[in-house]
Amino acid sequence: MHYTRDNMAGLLRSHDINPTHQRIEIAHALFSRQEHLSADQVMAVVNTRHSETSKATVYNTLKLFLEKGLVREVIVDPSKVFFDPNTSPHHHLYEVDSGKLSDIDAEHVVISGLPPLPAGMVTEGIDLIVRVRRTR
Amino acid sequence: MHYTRDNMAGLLRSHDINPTHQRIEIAHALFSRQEHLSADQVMAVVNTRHSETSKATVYNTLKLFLEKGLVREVIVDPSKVFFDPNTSPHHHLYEVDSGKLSDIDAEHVVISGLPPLPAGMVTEGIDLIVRVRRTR
DNA sequence: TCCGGATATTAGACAAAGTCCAGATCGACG
DNA sequence: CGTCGATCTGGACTTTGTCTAATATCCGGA
Repeated sequence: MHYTRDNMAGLLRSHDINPTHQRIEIAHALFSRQEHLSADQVMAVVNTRHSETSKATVYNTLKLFLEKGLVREVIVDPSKVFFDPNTSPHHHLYEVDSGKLSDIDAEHVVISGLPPLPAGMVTEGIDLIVRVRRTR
Repeated sequence: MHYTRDNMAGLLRSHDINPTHQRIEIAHALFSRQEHLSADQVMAVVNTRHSETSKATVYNTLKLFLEKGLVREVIVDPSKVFFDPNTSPHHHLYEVDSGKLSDIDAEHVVISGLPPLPAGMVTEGIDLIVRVRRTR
């Protein structure tokens, strides 16, 4: 299945998002290259094509995608947030020097022995980040 | 064992850090209250006492502590980094709404099934963050 | 087709966290 | 006391992200 702009419209609709031009472009940027992009990378990608999209719209749209569960937020670098088009359960591998971020399928990963949560709390998510460095 | 300013000097020396007034104050701020503080919280704490310490020094010092392995960095909130005086192996529990951050002892937590690392890579650390929310 | 309202987009001002630099200050040692 | 390297400092600057008020677009009904 290819991530054409047309298919993006359907994807957006299925997530209860009104598919506008800008939203389609932004979704396309994220999904066509299955990669983790930061907000300004998204902006750069979107604006290489003809129509310009404003910074405000990029931020608004990414936040909207987040709320609607279309993308996930990955916080590994204090200086910028990455957006992850893969919403299936998975973890992350972060190469500290290069800043490269990749997925670790959660299927075979087991996390056990976590203490019970404080009363009245529910888990919103578990982020597991493996930070690696090149041997020198 | 109490975290007096005098003891801080020894702690710094044992980590190969020249113990200056400012560094002692900053270490004391972090260690005397075993808590996660952000850079500006550190600055606020340090500057309630007489001598003022500049923003640049706070940032420089925290970075130095980090390099020397005196503190850990915890990245849970995209808007600010927390510094953690607890360097023993542990994970974190983050209350999304309140921003409260607490430790989870790593002793009983087992993470298994992680795939092998890419060649030429070594693990620098594994960050496990449990994000929780108050039930409503 | 034209209108009106709701929704979306925009430029640019603003805020907050963090970095950088050149000059001032400190403190150890001779 | 004077020197020198290490440290500290104010303040300008950068970057990421937010906010706002004005404009543009879309869509259903007359």
